Amino acid sequence: MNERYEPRSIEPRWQKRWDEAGVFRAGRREGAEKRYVLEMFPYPSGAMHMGHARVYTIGDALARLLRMRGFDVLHPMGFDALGLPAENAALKDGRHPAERTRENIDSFRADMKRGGFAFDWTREFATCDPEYYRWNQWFFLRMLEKGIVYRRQGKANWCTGCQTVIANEQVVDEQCERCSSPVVEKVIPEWAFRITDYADDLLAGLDGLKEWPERITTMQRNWIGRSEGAEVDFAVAGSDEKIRVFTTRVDTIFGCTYVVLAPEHPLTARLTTPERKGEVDAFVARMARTDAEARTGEDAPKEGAFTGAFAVNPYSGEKVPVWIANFVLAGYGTGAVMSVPAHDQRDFEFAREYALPVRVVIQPAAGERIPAGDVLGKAFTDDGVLVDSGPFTGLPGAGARTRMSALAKEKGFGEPAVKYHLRDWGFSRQRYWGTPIPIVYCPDHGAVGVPDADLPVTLPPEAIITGTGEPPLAKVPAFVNTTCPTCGKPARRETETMDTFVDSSWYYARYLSPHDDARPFAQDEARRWLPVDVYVGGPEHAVMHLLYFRFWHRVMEQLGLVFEKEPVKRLVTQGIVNGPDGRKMSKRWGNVVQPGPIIDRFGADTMRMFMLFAAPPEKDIEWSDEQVEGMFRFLSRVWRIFHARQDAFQVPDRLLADAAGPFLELRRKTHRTIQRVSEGLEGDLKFNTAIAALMELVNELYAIEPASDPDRAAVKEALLAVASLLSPFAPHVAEELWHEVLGSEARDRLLAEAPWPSYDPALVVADVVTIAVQVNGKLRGEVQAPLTAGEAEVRALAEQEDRVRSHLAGKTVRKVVFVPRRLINFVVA
RNA sequence: GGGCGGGUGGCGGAACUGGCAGACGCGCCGGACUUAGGAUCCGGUGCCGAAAGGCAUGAGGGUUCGAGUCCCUCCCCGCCCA
Repeated sequence: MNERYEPRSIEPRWQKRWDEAGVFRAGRREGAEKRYVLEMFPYPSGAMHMGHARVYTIGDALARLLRMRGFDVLHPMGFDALGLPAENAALKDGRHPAERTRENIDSFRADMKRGGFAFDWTREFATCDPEYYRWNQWFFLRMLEKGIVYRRQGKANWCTGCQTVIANEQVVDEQCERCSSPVVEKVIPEWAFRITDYADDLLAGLDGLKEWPERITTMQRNWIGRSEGAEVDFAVAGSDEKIRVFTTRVDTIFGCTYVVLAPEHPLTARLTTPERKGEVDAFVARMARTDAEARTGEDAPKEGAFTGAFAVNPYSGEKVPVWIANFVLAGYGTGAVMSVPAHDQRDFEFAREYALPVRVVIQPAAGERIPAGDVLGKAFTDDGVLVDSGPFTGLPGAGARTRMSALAKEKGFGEPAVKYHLRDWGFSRQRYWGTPIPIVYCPDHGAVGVPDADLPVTLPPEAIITGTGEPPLAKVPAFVNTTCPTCGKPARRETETMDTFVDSSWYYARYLSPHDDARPFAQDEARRWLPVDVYVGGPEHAVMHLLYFRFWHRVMEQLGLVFEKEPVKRLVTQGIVNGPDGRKMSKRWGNVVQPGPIIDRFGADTMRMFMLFAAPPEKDIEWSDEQVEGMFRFLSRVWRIFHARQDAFQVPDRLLADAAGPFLELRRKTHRTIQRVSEGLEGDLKFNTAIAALMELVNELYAIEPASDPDRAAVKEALLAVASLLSPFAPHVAEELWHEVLGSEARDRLLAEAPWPSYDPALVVADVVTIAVQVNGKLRGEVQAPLTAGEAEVRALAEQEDRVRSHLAGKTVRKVVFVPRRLINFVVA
């Protein structure tokens, strides 16, 4: 055995062995229970970075552990390869996105392999493969049939100079990044998924996701943002028009002193009186150039204009002025609100700005009354009891809301209503590097879906990427010009592509049968492997990706492709790897540490161990060169103790029973370590404490020198335990050491698929325990006592301790608190 | 402003259902290795104190024989939403 630990010489060797033996191929253990472990697949931009290395380390440790525990483990990897960055890069250097993407994928895959991650590479695919994205198209067509996909008028950034749609990223200070012309919001047709139809179901499903971090389910809940309220019509005075408002606080309606329309509201132009037109038009034009966030932010000033029109409160008959304001958006609710300045802070600020009346109609149910509107300091937004509210005066808020919305329905001027913050998912992109939307526009038949038999509609390689925002596909005649699937007459193809969130919405299912060319994935495989048991990824995907893929899974369930509603049982969100200076790793700070050089210098095992030891998975960590070196030292230390105890390798196991004294203690430590590591990896993933337990066992091995064969048998047992327990975290060195110990006995076996060690319950309980002795709750000593010792026995031992005696001297013992195996406390006067 | 996390040695972090605070690692200090050591092994290391002992888990109060852990008030930091 080599005296020195040299990861460079052992890591590639075992990677090759595992690969040749197909250890990580799923489906090799028939009859065994399955586990599907998945890490969020990467967008391969350049080389792998530390953040990736951390996610894969966490997932891999888990996958390897489960494999050793006897499960049939599916742990696949692929690439999220379509999307903007490759296209933007192409703009700079003219290289085709496909070419660059291939290269990046190759570089990524090579880095992953060097990391020793146990992926089933036979299932790899990239979303830019037509064999993959054809199924995006297939899903699109199924959803079109079911009415889940539809065409709508969507808002887009329109550059007035380039005469085209541009991406959000290209808008800088409301100007086009390329030509500096003003950018306006323009309504254009786009494709959207009706995810809002699933809002209630997605919301209800969250309750069942018991193994998701609560903060993620909370964020989804907020994102879906269900709010119950009422829609109420305000008739426009002197006109047949009605303004429909949505409110969650219909109980405050008697305090409504004005109504506000979104500037974009269709009624704005119709209601504005001639004398107000100039001011209103100017305001509308200005708002069209301001983005929603800037308009509605809490710190944004409240601005508006009076239209000159008045509306009638249907409950009170009162006439109130109609305004337009920046903080009301056309896209939310009905695009109009009733303003109750006394009970809504934004309305309050607006009212103060424009000297509109403030009328209190809610008082706290108990405690001090709030002052009259003209002296009110801020809106009172809590629930309370209605005052000055006609027939509803005296009712509590909740009761009033029910009664009042019921009345609206009865009288025909409104109804109870539910609104969501969640919008339908618009997925059209005016881009090249995405899945072509399989639609043909026929002069006679309109938008016609491409027949399944003609899929995939592939990306023409000759497209020229200009970045001007108009779809590059539109400039490829061979792509655009086609015939109508219905009538065969000349027709044009849709030239927009799909949002890449489509790709990541179902990729986990494609791994089940990645080469299937008859359907997206095989249903018998879906029954076997879904749902994903553990999904590891960053919390930054809490709402978009993790909501979209839950939606998609429901659609797949409706299509009979999967057999449960939720795609993932357990979600693990991992923290960021920051630079050594505590800041986010970035070229800007020059604090980027890359996995490649670290693996070259210390080996993959050291990098992995560092990631797992630094903190629990969900916490952010800082890269620390000292800690990494410390981890390399630990693995070297493990190596050296194996080297130093080679004489134990040949000792027969039957001598174990004869181990005595410190070596019996070593055996206890070994078995307790197996227990601690095993239990630490159930439930919460406490890799850090599991590794700490291993370090303790290794320290113990250094502390004693075996002198007899039974001693050596105990040492050998400990060494084998160290190798096994280390193997999910530092698989290469563990494999090497395990083979060193077992020699020819394990020539054709691999630790990677050996059984996880079990512990002897008789050996994990110590026969003697240390019991803390307190006097009045302060520690005054400790005693050794048999595990089973009772109060009387421990008390007798404790009273013999000098320090305890001196504290008890001359005092009366009032009470003794005894906690078996742990502590005894004398309470004295 | 709202929601969710957090505040423990010089640093990263441990601590099961209220029961010896600081496991393990880093750093630092000392010793050994008949030369050197930034290798390795061994020992020490919360703070004050010579010791006895006292003080310590963001601050303050409470419950309890006993509180990092439970309750109340407050301060600070992070993330998400507005």
